[in-house]
This record gives sequence, C-alpha cells and structure tokens, in this order.
Amino acid sequence: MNPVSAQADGRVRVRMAPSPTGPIHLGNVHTSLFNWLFARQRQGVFVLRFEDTDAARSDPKWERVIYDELRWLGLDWDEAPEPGGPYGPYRQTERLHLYRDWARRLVDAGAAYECFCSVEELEAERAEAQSGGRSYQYSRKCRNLSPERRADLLAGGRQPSVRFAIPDGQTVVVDDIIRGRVEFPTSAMGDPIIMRPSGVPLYNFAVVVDDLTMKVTHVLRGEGHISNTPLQVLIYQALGERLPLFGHLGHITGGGGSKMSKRRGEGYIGFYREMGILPDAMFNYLALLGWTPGGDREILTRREILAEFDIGRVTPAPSQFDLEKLLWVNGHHIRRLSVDELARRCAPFLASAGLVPAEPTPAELEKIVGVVALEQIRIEYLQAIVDATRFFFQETLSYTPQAVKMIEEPGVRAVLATAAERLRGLDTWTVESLERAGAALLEQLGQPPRAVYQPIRASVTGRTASPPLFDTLYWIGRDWSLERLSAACAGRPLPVGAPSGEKADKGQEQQE
RNA sequence: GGCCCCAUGGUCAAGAGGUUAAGACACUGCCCUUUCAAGGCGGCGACACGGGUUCGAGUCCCGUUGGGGCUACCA
Repeated sequence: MNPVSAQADGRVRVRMAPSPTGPIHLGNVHTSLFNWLFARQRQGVFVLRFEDTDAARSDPKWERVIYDELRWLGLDWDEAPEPGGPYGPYRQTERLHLYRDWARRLVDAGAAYECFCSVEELEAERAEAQSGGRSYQYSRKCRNLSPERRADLLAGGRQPSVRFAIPDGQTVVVDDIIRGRVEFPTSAMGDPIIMRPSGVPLYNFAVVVDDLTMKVTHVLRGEGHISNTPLQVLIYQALGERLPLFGHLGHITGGGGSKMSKRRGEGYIGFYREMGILPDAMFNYLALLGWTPGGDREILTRREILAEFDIGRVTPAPSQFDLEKLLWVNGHHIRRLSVDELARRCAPFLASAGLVPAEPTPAELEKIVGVVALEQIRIEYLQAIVDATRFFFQETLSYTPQAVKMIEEPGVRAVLATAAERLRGLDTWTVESLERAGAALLEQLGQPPRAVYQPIRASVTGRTASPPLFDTLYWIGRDWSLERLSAACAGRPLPVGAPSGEKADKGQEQQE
C-alpha cells in the first residue's frame, strides 16, 4: 500500500533503540547482542536508533557512552546517528515531522482522533473509576466530536492530543518467534494517546513509525514489550503496513530474580570492564543466557557463537545474571590468551595501582610478563592481578596473620636462617639454581618440603599461598628475597597488612 | 482489579509423550601437588502444586501458587 513499507531487498534488518538517559543497561546489552548475532549471521543490517523524546532524562552525551560500551563488547552497527544511513535521522527528536505525518494519516483514515480532554479531566475520570472499584479506561468521549464542537474547542485555544481508536471486540494475534502464538483481546485496551499536544509522539507510536520507515524486519526485544505489541500491531494494520516479525527475549535479572542493582554498578557493562572481564568472555557468557549451542559446550569463541546461534533455540524464560559463572567463563578466556597478550591487558591495571610505570622499560616489561605468566591460571579477572602480584613489585611487604603465625611457629626461624644462608651463597639466581638449592636445603635439614618451603614462601611473599616457590623467588629477585628472609628470622614484629585481597587464603578474598 | 508473559537442582540449562531427567557454575570428597590455583575422577541436589487427556506426561490441556510486565500526555 505504501511504498515506504516495501522491503528494499531481502535483507534482514534489526534494530536496537536505547534511550540516551545513561549507560546501557546489561539487559539491553544482552538484547543488543542477540540482535547483532541475528543480523550478522544473515548478512543483515543492524540499526542503532536513539529514543530521546523524554527530554527531561535524555542527554546526547550518553550516546557516546553507549557507542563505546557496544564497541567494547565487539558489536558494530550499520546505521545510526553516526555514521548515518539511508533511513535517518536516527534520533527521535529529529524525526518529529515524520510522526506528525503518520499521525495525520491515521486521523484522516479515521483510525485515530483528536482528544481535547485536559490532564485534569482525565485525572478526574480515573479517580472516579478507582473509587468505584472499576478498572480505568479512557471514556472515549472525544472519539466522535462534532465538527462544530471541535472548532469551538480549537477556537478556545485547546491543543488536542491524538488518540488511537482501539477497535472493539477484536483479538490481536502475535506470532512471537520465541513464544509462539499470543492473543490479546482489544477490550482490555483503552484508546491510548499516541501524540502529545506538543507534537511529540509517545513511545508506542514512535516505535511503529520508526520501525516501519526504517524497514525493520525483525523486532527482537525484551519481554517487557510483549504487552505493547498488540497496540503496535493495530497501528501497523490501521496504516496498512506490513508487520515485522516479533521475538521477545526473557529478561536478565540480578541475584534472587530481582532487578539488577544499579547501586554498585552491576547492572552496567562498565563495572565488568573495570574489574577486568574480557570482552570475549562477556560475549560468551551473555550469549549463554537464554541460548545454548546444544551439547555440553560452554566456552565458545565469537566465531563459534556466530556460526551456531539460532534464534529458534532461544528460551522464553527469564534468567539470572550470575557473576560467579561469568568469572569462571572469564578464567577460561584468560587462559586462552597468549602470555604476551595477557600481560598487555594486565599492564594498565598494574600501572593504575602504581605497581609498574605506565610505560615500562624492557626489563620491567620482562618482569611483568614473567609474573603474569605465573598468574595466568590463577586469576579470574584482570584486576585480580594487582593483589596477586603486589609483592613482586613493592619493596615493602605486609604480612597476613596466617603468614606471621607460620613464621612464628617454634623452630621455623632456624629453618629460615639456614635457608637464607644457603640462598645467599648462590652464584646465580635462576629458577633452576634455586630449585637445586631448595633440594639441597631439604636434605640438609632433613625436613619435608612443606616444612621448609612454606615458611620461605610466607617470608618472601607475606602470605601462605603464591605461585610455585622458585619462580616466585626468581621474580622477587635476589635482593628483596634475602632482605625479606633476614627480616623474618630477625624476630622483630612483622607488619601485618589489612587483608588486601589475598587470593591465597580462603575466606580472605576481597569483596568486589 | 483487568490483560499478558514465565516456571526442570541455589544459578545457567538439555529435554520437542516412553530417558536410570544430560551438562555447566556454585558447594563438597578424593587424586595430582612445596602452598594457592588449574586439571582429573566422584558426591549432594530438580521437573512448583492440583486436576485432566493418554496404555504412558517434565513434555499436551485446565486451574492454583509464585515471579515478572503492561494497564501513563515514561521508554
């Protein structure tokens, strides 16, 4: 019927329409990912459009933040305010003339009408219905105004809003890609306002105009929108436009099924970026919420996910975001990285903690790579590298209570003194020479490894757990190792540090 | 209140009428081991409830309960 609605070609077109009112919420990141997967898999188009009609809360500065967040995850788009596209503009506030035009068509076709009721009048209607215990629905009293009455009201300076006339006694059927057939009786819908007197559209109307003029073929969005769908379908039909296909994804919730807490930032992707979740891991984990490739595989690359993603296998049920599992997935992705790559990613975390310079010398770089290699199988997120390797980079050491206790065990100081003496006598300080020295030490003392190595570990790291002892000694270096050993057997009180997230001692893990 | 969505262990989830109801995270036992990890082998633990349909129901239908959404001149 309308040329605008004809599909340009056979390509799939999907969209994501965030509001620039803050960082993009994790639930929307999840929806974006599924849209992106769907589009990319079919050589389709992914459109990014901003719903900024809520003037009070929208701020263009958030657009950039949202771009950055999506880019971080590795999602790209084909049309958006930047770089533009054939169906722009892509901000609703720049599309006001379009909504006006389409609203006019609806009114002309008799599918919508001007409503002159004031906010106060509507409020009164609502209050009356409620006091009578009835559920409220607009009275539709403006639905059939006479031309004379309308002229009077206009002359009186009243600015009308536009309401969509819900047809009586119909059942709207939505064939949801994810949920199957869903039916809605129109009797449950009042005539909704679609245009404010100011000419700014309401969401349910703007989204239809946008989707149809942008030729969106598949609307994949959160389940919260399923109740909005029948109204939108009726608008498409009144306009004589072809419907897109709808698919409503289950919501992503926080722990306990509650809303994701915004308080500490868990609901936003920046929180995870800052703690050192890898984009690939987030991509992997998010894809697994509501979808599985089948079989028992969980750790997947982008390529694998893209190749196997199937919108038909997406579940309708909501799912809880589980940080523990994200960390486990992240651990796998960390271990998949080459040591150099992991070191490159860890360096900024070490630098901002003041442990290494922002621009390390080759020797410093070698040490970073060395210690990162030791921690690769031990950390689950990049930020953890800081506490895990502090003792390698900081000369002054603080000891955990457990480490102090270990050093103060009877007989331990004698062991440490012997160890210090032996290590001091080494000509070379390599992992191999240290291993030989360790073996010799065991023989000399006639003690099991545990009784000797653990006190040494406690002395040089300040804790009871670390990477393998000789690698640890090597990277701490000769000078610091010997100093720390001497300090430990000297018998002076050792500085006990506030638990700073020592990963080693269970129960002391720093709370994120 | 009305309309709608959802429901397999604490969590993510396989399952498309007939299975001893997968697998993963978490928890836990053992192995490996100088500690911590990682890894390997085990363990605990579920079809929300009640009715139907069927020879047979986690799977289909109805109801109940629980969670969520919409019902705005929010998106």
